[in-house]
Amino acid sequence: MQISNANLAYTLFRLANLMEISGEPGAKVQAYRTAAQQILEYPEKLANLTLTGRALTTIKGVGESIASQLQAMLTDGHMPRYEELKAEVPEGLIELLSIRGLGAAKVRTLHTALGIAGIDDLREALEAGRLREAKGFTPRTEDRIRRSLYEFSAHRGRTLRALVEPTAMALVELLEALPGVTRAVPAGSYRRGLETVGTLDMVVASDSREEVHRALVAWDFFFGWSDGQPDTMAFLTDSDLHVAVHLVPPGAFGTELHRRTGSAEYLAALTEGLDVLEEPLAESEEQYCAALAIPCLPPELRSGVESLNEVRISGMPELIVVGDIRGDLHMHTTHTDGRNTVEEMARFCRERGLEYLAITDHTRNVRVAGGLFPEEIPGYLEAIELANQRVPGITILKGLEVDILADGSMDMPDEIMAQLDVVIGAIHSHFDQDSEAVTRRVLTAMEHPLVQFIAHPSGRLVGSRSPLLLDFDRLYSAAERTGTMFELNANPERLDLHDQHCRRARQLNIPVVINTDAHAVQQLDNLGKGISQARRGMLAATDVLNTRPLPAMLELLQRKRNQQ
DNA sequence: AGGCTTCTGCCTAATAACGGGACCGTTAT
Repeated sequence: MQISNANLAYTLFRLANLMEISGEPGAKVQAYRTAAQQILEYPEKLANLTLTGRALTTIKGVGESIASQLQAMLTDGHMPRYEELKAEVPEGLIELLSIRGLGAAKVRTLHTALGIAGIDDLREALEAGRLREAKGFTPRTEDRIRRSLYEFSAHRGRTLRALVEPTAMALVELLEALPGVTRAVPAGSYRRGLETVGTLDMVVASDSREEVHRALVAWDFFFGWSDGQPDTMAFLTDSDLHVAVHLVPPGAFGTELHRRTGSAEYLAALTEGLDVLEEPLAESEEQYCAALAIPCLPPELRSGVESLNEVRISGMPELIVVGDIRGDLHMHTTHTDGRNTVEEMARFCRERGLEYLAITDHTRNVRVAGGLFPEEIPGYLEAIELANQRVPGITILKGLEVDILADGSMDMPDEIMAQLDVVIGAIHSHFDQDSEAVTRRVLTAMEHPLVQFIAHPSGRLVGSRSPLLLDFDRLYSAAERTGTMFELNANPERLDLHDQHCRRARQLNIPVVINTDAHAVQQLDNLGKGISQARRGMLAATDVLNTRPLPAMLELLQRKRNQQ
């Protein structure tokens, strides 16, 4: 079996974490992360590279030292430096790095001063109020950590759904290619489109257990059976993902798929009061639901009971699909922290069949991103104009993602914002404001006549950064009054608006804008992730701004300005 | 540690907020 690039890359990422904790210089750690990222994106298998006699150092970011670690792993499956440090560094310390407010230095302090060696220790110390005993930790630091810990715990041990997707697709392909397999479909929280997945459940229709078993063991990404119980067909992939394959005879596929899609809470509510002593065996979900005379909701609506009640009252919704989107109104280019030019972004969008896109680079407040200063805007707009002429067949709109500063003012003069087609307001700093301050901050931006929608409104990052303490009821009122809209950001780490806020927006008739926030052409394909989230939020195509043709979309976008 | 050039030595995403001790390290965006 050949080691995959992903496996090599993730080992380097893990090694970088270990090095950081053990106090290696930041630049060195960074070098390992850069190399890992390059390998992740490398078009060819590294294993092939060495087989054909080419040096690993031809990869950007890989020098002698990292190449020798990689070579060792390719040869005998182990990376010496990694194994070494892994034995030295307490395992739990790595997990602590993903808590916001804790870097390597602070983690070391916690370990030496308070004996904290993992998340559970951290939680205990926090609850006992002991954290402030360590140097560099104040009640304020505690607050920060407490909030981050809360978000972390909600997704602990789970993987971003977007990272599971390639594995899920590959498994479907692998299994459906087997002569004895008629269907292979991912179920569970993956199918329900949740932000993160714990175990990837696969429902497979086949009478040949032996065949499936053999195929899994021979699979490139197979690492080993979990729990030493091959009968459950539960295994680990080489990137540490838990997979459970549920094998059923084709005649019971629908029944099993429905059951394994869940959620438990949904299934309980669905069959409540029903006499289901014996489950009907059905080939498809539709047949299964029909046999029991129960509604067959789209999987994205099966995570709770809320949608079930709504569907029972107002009927089955027609949820949005990817093909409904006609334009992407939030993306970055080489003018700030994007990796591709305006023209490249536009060509890619055109290939994907979009009718329009907006280039919306950062403003100066976002320093790391090289945010634009007002005096740079004329050149920026010219570049967009030029690209617009050079890429026929799609319309490129001029926009900016303007920072909402701490006091609610916008990070760009009105005269400049007035020249744009798309003005997005977004928060990238001062995430720790109290509820009143941050709510008023966003309200102020929404009241601004030139701000058309708010990007990633809650500011949460899945599993690491808690949402801003926003009072959404007040934001909805402002949206209704001013015509300001909310974005559903399709970046897999954001997925923000959250589902419950999508529902509310829909009820109040506030259009949602679904955008990728792409920083590279490949990320333009993230639209689907946003759509999954929108479907969980029960949005139909008509609830979304950018499903409209350009003129209708622009009209809604301009509504605020015309009101002035 | 790697990349680039100066082929030995310098820079690595720029800057603000915070906390401890009055300038500097840590962390985040």
